[in-house]
Amino acid sequence: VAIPTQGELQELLQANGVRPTRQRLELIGELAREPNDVTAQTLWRRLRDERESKVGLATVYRTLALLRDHHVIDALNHRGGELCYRLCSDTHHHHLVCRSCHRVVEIDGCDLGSWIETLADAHGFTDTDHRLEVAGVCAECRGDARRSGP
Amino acid sequence: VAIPTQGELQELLQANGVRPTRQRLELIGELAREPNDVTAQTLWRRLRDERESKVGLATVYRTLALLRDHHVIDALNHRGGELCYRLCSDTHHHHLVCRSCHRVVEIDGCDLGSWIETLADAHGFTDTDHRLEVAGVCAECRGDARRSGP
DNA sequence: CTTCCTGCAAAGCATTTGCATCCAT
DNA sequence: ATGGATGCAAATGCTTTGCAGGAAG
Repeated sequence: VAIPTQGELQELLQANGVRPTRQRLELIGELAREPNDVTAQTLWRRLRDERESKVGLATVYRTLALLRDHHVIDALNHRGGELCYRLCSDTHHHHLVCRSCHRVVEIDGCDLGSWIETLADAHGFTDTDHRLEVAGVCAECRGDARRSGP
Repeated sequence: VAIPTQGELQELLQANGVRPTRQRLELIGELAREPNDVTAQTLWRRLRDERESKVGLATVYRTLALLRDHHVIDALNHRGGELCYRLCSDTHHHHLVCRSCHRVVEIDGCDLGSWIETLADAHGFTDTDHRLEVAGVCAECRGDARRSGP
């Protein structure tokens, strides 16, 4: 849960061939501060309201798309019609998302590869790629009534 | 791959407490004719252009949402920002989708339940629900060059 | 310098909604 | 008859784009 320093973020961008501008650093810095996933709109509002950043909404969209293409961030699709973004570890993994507060837990150690490969093969599919999304309600959102009550 | 008769479709709607209007029957009939998944827009265009139906676009959206809520059809999310709909079997299953032509193969026999349950439990999540989407390229879209050449 | 980036406002798209009218029961 | 369904058009909300000015290498 270590939040990267400004310098580390700058290196991250440069390592991926992305020019480290002021706006991009602000944006990825805000993403790094968020353990869960955020929409472009929310991120923009946060930058303006909480960080006094003057970044434009269009830039937020452009930057998120750019970082996604460079595999620096992940785009999740668990809301309909609104993408969520998240700074992710670079190994293959899935997500456990709370339906209520959108808290995200990373699920590592995915075993599906070989099963899917076999399956795809049986139907003539190649170049497969899979995505598992698990939704649920986290303890906090459930109110945890069975332990402490409201 | 048996296409249901008009009568069967009508029963399907009534069995789910959905009033069988002309528009709804036309719509679900068109869905039944499509082995893969379709967007609301495509479905509407098809109804107008190929079936000379006078159904309104809003009605298509309203009907698809209604049928989805009644679990008569499934909504897939594999494009970003545009939902795809499909008449589905009523047991739990997943989909193998071709990235190029959107052909869909149903994957039955999902074993993930217990693994996910354990995992969710470990993180305090309940009421879980999961969705696996496998994307790939089908034999036909690959051109099948290694067998018959173009 | 030259190329790429940003801001703003306008445009684009899929989807939803308000409301008068129409149809199934 | 009567409540739900439909059609049309206007409204929403997220995302993209055009273009003139600005910053990075």
